[in-house]
Amino acid sequence: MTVRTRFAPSPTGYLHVGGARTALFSWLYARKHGGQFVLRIEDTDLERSTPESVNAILEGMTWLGLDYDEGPFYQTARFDRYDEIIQQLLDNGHAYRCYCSKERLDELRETQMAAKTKPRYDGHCLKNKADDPDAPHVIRFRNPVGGSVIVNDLIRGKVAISNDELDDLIIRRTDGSPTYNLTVVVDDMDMNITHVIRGDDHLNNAPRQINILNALGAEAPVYAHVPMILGDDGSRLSKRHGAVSVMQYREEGFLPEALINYLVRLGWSHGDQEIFSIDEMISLFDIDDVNKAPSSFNTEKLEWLNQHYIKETDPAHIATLLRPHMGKLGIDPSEGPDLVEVVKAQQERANTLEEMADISQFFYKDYDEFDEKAAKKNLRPVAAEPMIKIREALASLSEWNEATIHTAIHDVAAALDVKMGKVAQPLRVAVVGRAASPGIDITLFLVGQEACLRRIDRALAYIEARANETAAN
RNA sequence: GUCCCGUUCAUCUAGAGGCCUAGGAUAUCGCCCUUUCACGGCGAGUACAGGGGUUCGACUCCCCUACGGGACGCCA
Repeated sequence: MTVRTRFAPSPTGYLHVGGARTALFSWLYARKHGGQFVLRIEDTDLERSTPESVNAILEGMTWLGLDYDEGPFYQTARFDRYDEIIQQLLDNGHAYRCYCSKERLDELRETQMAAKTKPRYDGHCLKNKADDPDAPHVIRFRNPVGGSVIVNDLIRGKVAISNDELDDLIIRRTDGSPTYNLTVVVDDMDMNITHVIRGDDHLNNAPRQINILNALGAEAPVYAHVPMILGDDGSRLSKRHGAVSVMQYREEGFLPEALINYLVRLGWSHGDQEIFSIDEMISLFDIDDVNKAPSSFNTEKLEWLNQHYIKETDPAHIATLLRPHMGKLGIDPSEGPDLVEVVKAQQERANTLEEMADISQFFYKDYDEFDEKAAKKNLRPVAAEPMIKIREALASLSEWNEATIHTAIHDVAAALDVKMGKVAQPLRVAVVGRAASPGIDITLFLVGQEACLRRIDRALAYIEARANETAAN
């Protein structure tokens, strides 16, 4: 039997990191076993499902490289099939009509909560038939009484739940639409899903689903409930923890390789290995190695991985990805040095593409103003003389390249009998406006001779103004 | 409240009864490299939730407690 897994999100929002990891695990499992990965959109909640959300989910999966072999299948397109199954359950006594009002159910729930018991439907309509069978009603699955259901979970092991804990759940609403627990069972059955890998929050649903499957005479798939992802403070992951949407990570300048690598290591590990290529994940991943405990999302480790992949990736490719981030800052990289060269210079200095764009702005436009601390420290009157000398040296260069620039700076330092730092650091601040940049030679080279001289003049004016100010006091 | 699940450094994790003086990674701090920032190298501190058993021996097995998470919907 070939392995068939699925990812079945409900389109009520964006693809978030928790869903993405579940999808990744399902995808890896299918790929590892040479099986199929199916995408199914669970859109039976007509109120909350939106086409925008469907697009967001598809976009997120595409970006992460989680390709599916079948689908997307939409549950809203399968209502006839669900009706058929519901009728079948009705016919063989595994389901019944329920005419209880919402008010009655709410009241029942409250009473039971007050009595400190688990809220459950009391089976009222099972015993009392309505006068008019066509009056508005829902359809309930008739859950077995007594005994217990064993969920043989690949991650949790054997989980037993007593049938007395389960009540007769609604499988069709008053408006005729089927509910989740019914559709998921029918779909997994029809789509021949062999392994249901999903979030831990569904563990409680498994026994009810197994009961429905039994009533249908179908075999249950193998279940694997993966633990949830929590925020960095250990509480349920939410927007207040920062980015939760997969696409937001792209906007913030993360590479899909980094996010995938981060996600695969959350709740799963293979010895001490931290870096995994997709092929390695496929060959090494195993459900048996997935942890039972929930894990906290840690952005700092994600950033480390992102930097790792930025360093490892071909600069030309990084440049392509960086371009839109430059654009967001109002910079057109075609009006300046080759972006690929800029990437090479910055590759080891940025955790994200967004950050790389930020620290690369000065290659393309003059800085707005000096970084205060850097200017205060480096653009002092004592820096004036070396700065004037270096300006002369740079201005006289007829060949503008890293080697000639290097020699020029070196010679000035030697002539003044000072360390390189005394010359290079004020020069850096003069040219880039702040204290940090790539190597001084490559920086000057990429900024260009004309812009360098212009900015040095600006720094000299700054130093002079400051000297006058000091003298005046 | 009831039921289900979980608990190793701040965080992700290794650990399948003696290999554990509990290993790796991120983060933090220090040193080295260095014209800055990074990268890289080296090093430091930091954990088996608590209590009972079982055993010659428990991070590993069992029980209880505490804490955390999930479910209890005409949501999925």
